[in-house]
Amino acid sequence: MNRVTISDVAKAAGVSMKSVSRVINREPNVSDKLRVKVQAAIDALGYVPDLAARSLAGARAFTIGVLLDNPSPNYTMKIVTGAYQACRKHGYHLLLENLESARNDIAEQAADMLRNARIDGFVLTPPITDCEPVLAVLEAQGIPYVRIAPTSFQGRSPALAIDDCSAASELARHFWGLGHRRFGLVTGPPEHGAAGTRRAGFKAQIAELGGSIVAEEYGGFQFETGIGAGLTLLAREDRPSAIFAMNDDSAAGVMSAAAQLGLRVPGDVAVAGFDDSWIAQSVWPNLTTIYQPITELAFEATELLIERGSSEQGNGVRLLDYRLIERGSTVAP
Amino acid sequence: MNRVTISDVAKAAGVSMKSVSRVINREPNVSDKLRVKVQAAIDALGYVPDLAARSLAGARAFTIGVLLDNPSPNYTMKIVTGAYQACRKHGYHLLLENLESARNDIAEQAADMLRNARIDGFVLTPPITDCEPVLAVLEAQGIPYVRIAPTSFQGRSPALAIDDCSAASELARHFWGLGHRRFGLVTGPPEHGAAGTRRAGFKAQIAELGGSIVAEEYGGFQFETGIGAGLTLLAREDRPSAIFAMNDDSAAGVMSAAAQLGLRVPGDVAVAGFDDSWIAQSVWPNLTTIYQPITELAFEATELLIERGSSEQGNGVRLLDYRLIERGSTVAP
DNA sequence: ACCACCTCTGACATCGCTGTCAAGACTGCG
DNA sequence: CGCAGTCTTGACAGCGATGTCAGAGGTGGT
Repeated sequence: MNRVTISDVAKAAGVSMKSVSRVINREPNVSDKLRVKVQAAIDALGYVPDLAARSLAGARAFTIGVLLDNPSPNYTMKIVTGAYQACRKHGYHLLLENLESARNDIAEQAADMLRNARIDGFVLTPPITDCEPVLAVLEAQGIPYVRIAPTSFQGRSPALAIDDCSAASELARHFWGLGHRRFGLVTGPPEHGAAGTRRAGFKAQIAELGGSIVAEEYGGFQFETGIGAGLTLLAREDRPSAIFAMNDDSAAGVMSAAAQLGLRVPGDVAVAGFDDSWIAQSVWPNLTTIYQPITELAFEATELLIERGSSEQGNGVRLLDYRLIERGSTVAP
Repeated sequence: MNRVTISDVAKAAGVSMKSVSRVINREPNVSDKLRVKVQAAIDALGYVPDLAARSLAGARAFTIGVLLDNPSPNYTMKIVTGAYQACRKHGYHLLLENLESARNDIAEQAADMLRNARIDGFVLTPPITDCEPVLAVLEAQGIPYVRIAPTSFQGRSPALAIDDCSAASELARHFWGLGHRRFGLVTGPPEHGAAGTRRAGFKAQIAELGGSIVAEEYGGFQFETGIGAGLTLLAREDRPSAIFAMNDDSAAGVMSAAAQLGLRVPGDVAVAGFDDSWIAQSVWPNLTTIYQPITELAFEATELLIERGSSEQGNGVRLLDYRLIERGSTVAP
């Protein structure tokens, strides 16, 4: 292997290995002259530091872990993509780790995982993001973590999210503007905090406008359970003219239920979802929904972890923008 | 950090570091007595070798790369899951690498990627699996690779696949058994070799049985393009009674097209797809399709790479089992 | 009993980089 | 001009494993 090493660069630049190391790591107290000289040698030789050696020698592991426990390949893939891009950008490794937050031994799972690898920090995704035992284990080991879309233990770590509440409000106003007054709700899993926030935001806005929520049914974030919720809601005598499901999968289930009952979407019932996941454009008519920047959330979370220290920020929640996406599934009643 | 190191184990077992190393790596010429003694110490201390140190010191990098260029999150996620499991099992790192096989500089992309990391081997997924410049770059560097579902350059590397041809035949016989005689085909992207194999297998079987292919339309593996193909096929005067799309996404598009034309699936037209991807159960009626063990393909491919050498096998194609999944989208005409 | 030839084990250098520490080069001030 | 205090640089010892090579112990043939 003809790899270029740090000592090749040092020789080429006529400086010590350590100086090259300083330039690479942007350490303070390096003169401009030296920096320029070294950088030129690095560029000329096409030097790329060896991750294994860096992590062996130094304090950092150059690896970020992502804790996953989401059944939706869409969601997971977007998270992985974002985290991966951030790692790529900074020359880090990405480690995926699947935990099962529903099991009792979740703390043990987390501890096991830590035994196996050195990791600089973790990105926690829902529903692990709200899983206290995991937070406790990480804190006990002093490993930094960033959470995505947490709804519990605010301020316990840096976090990234969208404003689920006002997103749901905006969707409510969208329906209202079209002329809908009577609504059905398809709820998410109880442990999924953000789903509860969406529901509350929607209801609050509708109440403020003077509309009514005819009924709520459990949709469980899945297509199948969404069908069940849809069938129940749509069979009612006082059928709502519009249904808001807490994610796209269950919204697609509602649309399927409508088809089974011979009702047309959006003519007989308007439907909206949440996430703008892939399924939103794989049903007909395409689903009106809220776009969530999942990839960006993961990217930012990962970068926050990597650059931690360079700008010591607090444990606030950083909100990214969502966007209402109007598609064919919602029209005036 | 209280990590247990190899010398802790050596001390505990009363042997040299090197002996511990031998046991870990299953090197030959180690007495049973020593092996047992060392293994006991390893277990007692919960020792896990440090990947960074191993890869720095040794010839292996303990990292497997997966080359990806597939727009479907479903497919990609399943591949990643399988590869990840294999890496996990053997204590390897997994490196994801996105290439764009449609661009001209694909060889350069591949070369760039190799400059940045030491990697023991690559898993190539479609369509990169059939991308000659990439194969050439890997071979030039002497890096082993395993391909998933290749249709070109057979015998140039080990490969894993399912028998697309006979899977498509089976689907054809399924339709035939239900009483269908006149078929429409929704094709895949031209560069996707396996799609061509499916088509050929289906046509050959139908021809042998004496049925007719009314028409073929380009479906491009995507939902949107599937709608277009469906609209064209279903508007024909001699409308086929059954449609086979080369993947599930485009099949779902066909179903959507049927709905738009006021045709019912499966009453007016039966539809089948291929992959058993997530969308197959997210449409109504659920889609009849061929289950492909994508996760297993990736798992086996990765493991083949990791265990390479221990059993030097040739460049054959190893076939895994597919399975016809009958769901609601196909009934008798 | 001796030598050649295995099999098994250990000492030690080494992989590429960073942390530590000390020394050299400057600065400003009395 | 001298000295303390800062900024800048380099020498060197590790990080935790593996590769190499030499030596210890056993076996069989003569």
